[in-house]
Amino acid sequence: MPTGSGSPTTLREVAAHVGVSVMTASRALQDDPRVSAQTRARVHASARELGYRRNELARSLRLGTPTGMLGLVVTNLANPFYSELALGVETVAAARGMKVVLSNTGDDVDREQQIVQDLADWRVEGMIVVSAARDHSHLDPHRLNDIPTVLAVRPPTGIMADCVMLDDFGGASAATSRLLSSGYRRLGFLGPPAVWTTAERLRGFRAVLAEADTAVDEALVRTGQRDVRAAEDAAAELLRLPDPPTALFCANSRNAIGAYRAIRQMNTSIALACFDDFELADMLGVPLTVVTYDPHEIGRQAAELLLSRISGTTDADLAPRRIVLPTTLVDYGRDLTTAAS
Amino acid sequence: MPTGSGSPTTLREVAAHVGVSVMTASRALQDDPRVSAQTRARVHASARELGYRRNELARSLRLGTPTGMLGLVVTNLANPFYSELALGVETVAAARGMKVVLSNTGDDVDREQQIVQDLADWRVEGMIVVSAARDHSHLDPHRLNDIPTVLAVRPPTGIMADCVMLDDFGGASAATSRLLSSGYRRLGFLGPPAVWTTAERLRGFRAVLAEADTAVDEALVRTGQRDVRAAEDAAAELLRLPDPPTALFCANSRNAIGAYRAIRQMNTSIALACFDDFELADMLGVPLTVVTYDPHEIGRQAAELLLSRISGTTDADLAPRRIVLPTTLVDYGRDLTTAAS
DNA sequence: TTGTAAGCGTTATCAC
DNA sequence: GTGATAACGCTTACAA
Repeated sequence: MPTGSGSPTTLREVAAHVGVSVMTASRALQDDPRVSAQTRARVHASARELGYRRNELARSLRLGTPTGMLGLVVTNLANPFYSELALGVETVAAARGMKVVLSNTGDDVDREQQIVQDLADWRVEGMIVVSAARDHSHLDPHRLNDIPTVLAVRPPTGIMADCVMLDDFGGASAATSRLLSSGYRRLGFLGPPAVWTTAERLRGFRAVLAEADTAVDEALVRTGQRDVRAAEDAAAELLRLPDPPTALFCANSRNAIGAYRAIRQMNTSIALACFDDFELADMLGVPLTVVTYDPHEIGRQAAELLLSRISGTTDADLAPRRIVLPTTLVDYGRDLTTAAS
Repeated sequence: MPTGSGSPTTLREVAAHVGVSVMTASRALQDDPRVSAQTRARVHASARELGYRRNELARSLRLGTPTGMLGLVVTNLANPFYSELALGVETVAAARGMKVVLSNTGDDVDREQQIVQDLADWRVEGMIVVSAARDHSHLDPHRLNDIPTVLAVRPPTGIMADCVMLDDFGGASAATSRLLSSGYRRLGFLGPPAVWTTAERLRGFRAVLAEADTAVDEALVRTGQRDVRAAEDAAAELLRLPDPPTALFCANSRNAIGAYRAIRQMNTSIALACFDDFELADMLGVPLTVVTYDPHEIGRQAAELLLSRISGTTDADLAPRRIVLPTTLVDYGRDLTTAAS
């Protein structure tokens, strides 16, 4: 019987229980052919009886084998984007028999720094990080006992590291172009705080307008909305302007949903384009163009890059690789069964 | 300088570099007052220079201290319900300086069994499991070197264990009652495969109808729809019946969204009630009653239960605790700006 | 076929 | 103040 609440059974205890040396017990449990079928059976029996489970930590220490753990650090797991990314990582890891240690930073840079050090100290084999920091030198393997890191979503600054990101600029450009080609000229922009991702999407927005010789009215550019509520308020403000926008580009789904709510609330109708697909986007009853992509794939690719560094398939000095995943433009157009206003 | 790609720097190397014994180096890095300020400084300097990071695995082995890791096993992280639950767990764990090892089973019982054993072998201190299995004896601490487990969402069978769940029966009952009191009599039921959660919700549905002497037409009960697409198809079938339902109770949000799509697609209008709140639920333009709750809280409470078992605050023999979290009924009613059909 | 010694990286203990 | 020794739980190498 297991102790019931004491410390886990050790190999020594199993050996003692059978009346055999620790080494024999060890060999028996590995089904080493050198130990007699008899003792092997008896050891196995005792192990089961005592509820023995080999301590993989001790084993890996002795063998010098790695822990089989990958660190995954994201900013906000409640965001489906990151949970899908996490699932992508977990899927690849599990397929190789590896485990994922998950941490959420809440965009807190200090927490991020502490987390990655902690992960390194516990000897994860590598890390995938969606960093909240502007500078990434704290992720330098040289400071983290040579543990490789892959950055996801936002590219590395101040270090050389592999990364997987989206074509933020291209996606935003395409969506903005679509608005222009649909005849809209007075365009607004809504987005979360302008860290990398939003900054790139805004850059794409501006670039297209600049090329079309269409002025960007800075009064119609609002960033900083982290949730639907804030986005709704910001959108409502824009719509109440004397000269309101005729279309809005929203840098993520929360801002798009907020904008939609404002539109419906004010019983008006303008066109929307946004990054991120979302549930029911095709049934909103307003013209909507969406930039879609596969968040799962970001996680998968990041995990693959990381594993190739870890397993030594990839030369450690190989130049950093950067994977930019494509986006797709989808027009949901105007839903037929609903006619707003 | 760190090796660059070799094995991590060890304490022995730091000691050698300073020309001091390993023990002194160890003490210096712990800021043990017994070592002279001089050597302490030199050790710290060398450690930094060599990129040394203490191996917490080895340390915990020597000290007999636990790993500070919690296992979290869910069925499908892509479901926002589980990712919020995961965030709740992570939040509580992080507050205590603990890490979370995350695994996804995809509802595969064999995988689940393998995962929990693996976690136990790597000495997580405890586990929170959303089990896909009907019997949970593989989660018995006696078989997992005394590692405590808390079940989430679905209650334990075949073992004694703490658990945190939703009031599935109560929530479903309340929603069904609301449909009845709104005058609907011919009610249909849509849901995912009838494992515990759906089974309870269906039970609540039936119970209310039985009490109201309203017959359940079994032809209007469809379970097994895992995604929106399947739900939409099932709903469409019901709506095409000669005597279609006048209202539907959907056991989760995916089935509700599918039902909504079918309704819109067929340009009809019936009432909906469902478990799970979801984005834009208040703007659908059909009468909708929703059973809401806080998935984050499930994770938090489960983590708290687990930690109380781990830290020994709780007697190991204490009877299993069962926390049932309440649900709330929300009426989104009929949206004003849209008039379907 | 089985046992003994040594060591993975770290630290408590006792000696110097 | 500092260092040798042993030990955490396990396994490789060598001896019996």
